[in-house]
Amino acid sequence: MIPIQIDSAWQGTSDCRSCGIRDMALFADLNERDLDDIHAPIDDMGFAANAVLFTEGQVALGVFTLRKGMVKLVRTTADGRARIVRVLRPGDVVGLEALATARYDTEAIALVDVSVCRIPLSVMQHLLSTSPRLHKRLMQKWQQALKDADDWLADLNFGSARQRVAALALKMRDPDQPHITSFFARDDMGAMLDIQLETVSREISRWVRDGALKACDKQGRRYEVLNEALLLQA
Amino acid sequence: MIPIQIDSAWQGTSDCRSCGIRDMALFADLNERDLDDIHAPIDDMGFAANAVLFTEGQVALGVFTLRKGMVKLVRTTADGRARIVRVLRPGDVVGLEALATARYDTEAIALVDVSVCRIPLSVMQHLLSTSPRLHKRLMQKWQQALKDADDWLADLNFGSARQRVAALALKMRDPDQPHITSFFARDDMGAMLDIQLETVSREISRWVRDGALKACDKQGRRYEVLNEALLLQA
DNA sequence: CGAGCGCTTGACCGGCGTCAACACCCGTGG
DNA sequence: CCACGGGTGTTGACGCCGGTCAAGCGCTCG
Repeated sequence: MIPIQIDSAWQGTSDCRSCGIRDMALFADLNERDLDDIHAPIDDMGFAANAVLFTEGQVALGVFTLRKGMVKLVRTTADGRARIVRVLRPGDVVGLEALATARYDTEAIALVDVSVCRIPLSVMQHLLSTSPRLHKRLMQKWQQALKDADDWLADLNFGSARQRVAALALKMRDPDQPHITSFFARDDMGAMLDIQLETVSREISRWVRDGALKACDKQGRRYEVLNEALLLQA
Repeated sequence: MIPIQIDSAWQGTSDCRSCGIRDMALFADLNERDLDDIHAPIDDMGFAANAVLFTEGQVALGVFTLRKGMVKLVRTTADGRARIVRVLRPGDVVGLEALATARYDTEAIALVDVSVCRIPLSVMQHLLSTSPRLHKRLMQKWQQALKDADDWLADLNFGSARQRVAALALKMRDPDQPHITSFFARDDMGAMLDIQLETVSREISRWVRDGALKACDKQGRRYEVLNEALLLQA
């Protein structure tokens, strides 16, 4: 789990007007005049699984809107242990904190192949000075990020290993297909739930045995939720 | 630990110009014209220990700037367990999320006697529409809150019980007197660290035995940090 | 001075970490 | 096409940390 290569690719320049997820993104409420006012290019980028978007403390060039895939935010403690503090999903902003400090507070790593658009800080600053609509939207993004952080702590890092795995299964369900849930490498899941990877594996097996989950693939990444109530009561 | 009475008191109307902690608060960067532009009264309020500032989901009237004391943010999970997601200290904004949604996302309870000033949402909204200085400051508050949330998860909810208690001792040091640290009721500390109150008690005793901490009072609320290095390496 | 609450300490046991072996998938190269 | 090897997931054995239950203590307040 040590990503060496930085595997990213520029894929073109975004036209926000035709963005498929604009209604859930930062620029949802911008009007034509606002969009005309964007001078620096907004790059469309792709990152392969395990690629590093940015590292903790790095000087920020911009913020990212996550279009597709999932990104983990990782903190490394003084004694070298890695902790996953949150997982971002499509519509979330990666590196929001850069707007306040021009530095990233956490490391961001792609969990699967992801596509993002990178919005330069200069564009954000210019738009923020002219568009109250963006202000409102940005405030919602801040609020959502803070709520996600608190939820993550309250839901996923509380109770027995069995409960934590159940909570993760419920949280990682596909918004479009609520019966399908995404899991990750077992050591990543351990870093999310603060339990060991062997325990993760054991508890997943137990939920499968108990008929609450069913594997969709052989790599252990996608599972079907068979009995939601069972996971909920835990 | 079930606070029944709501023990709060209106203590007058604040004059922000003479505020002792204004330089670390939300209104730090406002100028005279901005301050003149505040029409609704900003109330100075006190809450006794264990008083509830607001509950989860409650409709928000305003945000609070914490002037003195400490406030715990509590999430209650579906199965009724209470989890402390963060502790706010002087200079922090309590109920920031209300600016985006006009509702509070978590319950806020005074850990000790606290004094706050309550800023009505209408005042914030009006000032935000006129003062870019407040915008900047607000963004910093959002960023700090998010960083605090991530720190809380990464520092305090990771590793052995012994390490968690050590981390809490270090985090709760008085900014003015770094050798003095504040502890809380043992069940509150358990809800912060996700361990049982008996374990909290045991680990504190162990740190005292090992010469890293020393009790300052007989209630177990204030301790002196004798050996910081010992706590750090844990 | 007594009652009650919260902190501490002890005994016991279960869940989870640790170490290890094994199974399986997949990519590589013969 | 198959043999091989590494990486990852799973499962087992065992010991310890921390949860649970219970008793005792000390502080505070009536």
